[in-house]
Amino acid sequence: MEDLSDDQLVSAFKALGHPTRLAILGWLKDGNSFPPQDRPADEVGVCLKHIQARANVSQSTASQFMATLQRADLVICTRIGQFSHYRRNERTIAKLGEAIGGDI
Amino acid sequence: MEDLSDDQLVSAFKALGHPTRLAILGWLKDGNSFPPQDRPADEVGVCLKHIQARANVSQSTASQFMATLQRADLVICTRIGQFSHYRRNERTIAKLGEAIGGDI
DNA sequence: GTGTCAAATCGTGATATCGCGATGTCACGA
DNA sequence: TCGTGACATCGCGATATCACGATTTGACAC
Repeated sequence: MEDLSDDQLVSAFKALGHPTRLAILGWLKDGNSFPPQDRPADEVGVCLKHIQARANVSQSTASQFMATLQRADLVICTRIGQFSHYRRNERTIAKLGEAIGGDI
Repeated sequence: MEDLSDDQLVSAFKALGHPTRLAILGWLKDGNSFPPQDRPADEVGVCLKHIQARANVSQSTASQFMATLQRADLVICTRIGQFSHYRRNERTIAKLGEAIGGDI
């Protein structure tokens, strides 16, 4: 399993260095805590509008937040029709945890 | 052992979200890789000027970087006379590693 | 097609970070 | 006491991030 590069580490830390983005990643651990949706959250992820509602930010801000998390490879986006669903990328998150104490 | 608060997590991630600061924390794992000093690095930490030299930044920038890491509780400063020595705070770093995958 | 809703992108002012030189503060030695 | 060296802080312009409303794109229903 490939390790994270320094650039990947920095962008992941930057993404987590914001209280709302950090909270969102925590919320996504339990996708079923969000309102129900056509496709279950633990399969495809949580719909953006539900994330937006809980974070209490505008649509554009919510979209930006998720784009930042996605660029850092911390979440995976699954688009179904008009809906974007986001779920955690446990692979990257685990590698990040290993990096701390290892490389860092 | 007390866990890190959300604010502490955010400020730690912010501090690590910069390539130079991230590199510095890695360098401090081996204090003896720096030039020799009166008091050994693995006891009191590395003198600021050595960090500055390796990071190749101005004195004020180096001081700011270390202040940021210190505010995030990622390093500990030991002042001896005129010299500020910095070493890793393994306690916080370990707690940060545990937080990922746990809270996060 | 037309309208509508979801989401991404654009454009923005406000705010924060970056990195530096200049200045201030403190410890030491002559 | 005066100078010097080490470090922190201040003040600054440059740049990036933040959060939003407005606009655009794309998917769907009719």
